[in-house]
Amino acid sequence: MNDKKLIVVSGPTAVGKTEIAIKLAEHFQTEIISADSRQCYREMTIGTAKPAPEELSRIKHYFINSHSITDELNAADYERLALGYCSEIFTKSDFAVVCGGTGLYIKALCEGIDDMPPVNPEVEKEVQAEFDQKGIGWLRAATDREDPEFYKGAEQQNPARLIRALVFKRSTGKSITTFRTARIKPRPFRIFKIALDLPRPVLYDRINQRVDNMIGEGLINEASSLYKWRHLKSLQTVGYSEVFEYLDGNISLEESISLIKQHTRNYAKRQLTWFRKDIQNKWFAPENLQDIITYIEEGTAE
RNA sequence: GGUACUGUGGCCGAGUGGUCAGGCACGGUUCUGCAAAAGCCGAUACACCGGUUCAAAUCCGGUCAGUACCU
Repeated sequence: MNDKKLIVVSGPTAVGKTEIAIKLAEHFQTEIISADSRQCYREMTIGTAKPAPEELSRIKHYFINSHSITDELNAADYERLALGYCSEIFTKSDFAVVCGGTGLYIKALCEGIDDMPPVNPEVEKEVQAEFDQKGIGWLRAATDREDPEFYKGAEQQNPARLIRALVFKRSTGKSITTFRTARIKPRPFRIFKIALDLPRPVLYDRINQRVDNMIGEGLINEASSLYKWRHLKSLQTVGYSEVFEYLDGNISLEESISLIKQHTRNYAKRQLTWFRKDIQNKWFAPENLQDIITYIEEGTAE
């Protein structure tokens, strides 16, 4: 049953994942599933550093340009979608390549995410509004009162987590902790996790350079055209938020560009923290394509 | 040359005798429905030399540097 293999290529932004994934897909004669929470939006292109049109035509990519910025997606949705893409690819090939920097999505695909009942959108709106008005103190007290079991072990300073738990409790009447089994779901394929890294100064140079390229390619225009959608979750994205700030006149163009670089570097650092934690990752420098292929072929030979 | 003001960690910036400033950067980190999100933790200061004092970033003297004005 383990004759199917999923090759997962992860790593920080701008490290060179796209190119490696394409070469691996060509070598193993298969297709690519993106694991990037932003490249799936067809309205955002320059700022998300999507594969070039030429690359997209060379190898079929799933979860790229597949959604609109108005679509709400989460890790559970991604798990379902990605598993579907896998099944489709595995009808044609023994290999599939996953490529992306969204750690949670990769985890959802490889290990699964606990099934949970949906929450009530009205409750969600209500809690968010009350938090906006009354602040973290209220949120902590309310969560502690209504779901003490969760609150005990929670990140008590993190509004996002507390809101989620409180909304869940109010919507379902049950504590979110009762659904959190963290059970790893079996997958009908073997997984090879490849993580790419570069020396930090080199990576940061690449990031800075890529941001300059994005500006040259028209990021300001692209973001401007999306200005009216700025409130959407999908546009809370490095490279867009900063341009919106510029368009609002809060910062200069130069400040906006240097903030994009800075925030992208911050993001890359968080990605590295996430991927380092996953001990299944086998690390490579992006120039060592042949080592990666050898690693996979030796792993599949058994 | 003279007078005045200023000199705080990578940057900004509070503090004028004895409790942690703070923010950003930077580094580390957390992570099951917004994840390019959100949160947590951390090192590095008080221009230099000397003095006063139990105690100096803080007061005094000098040196250096910068800024403004004057000649």
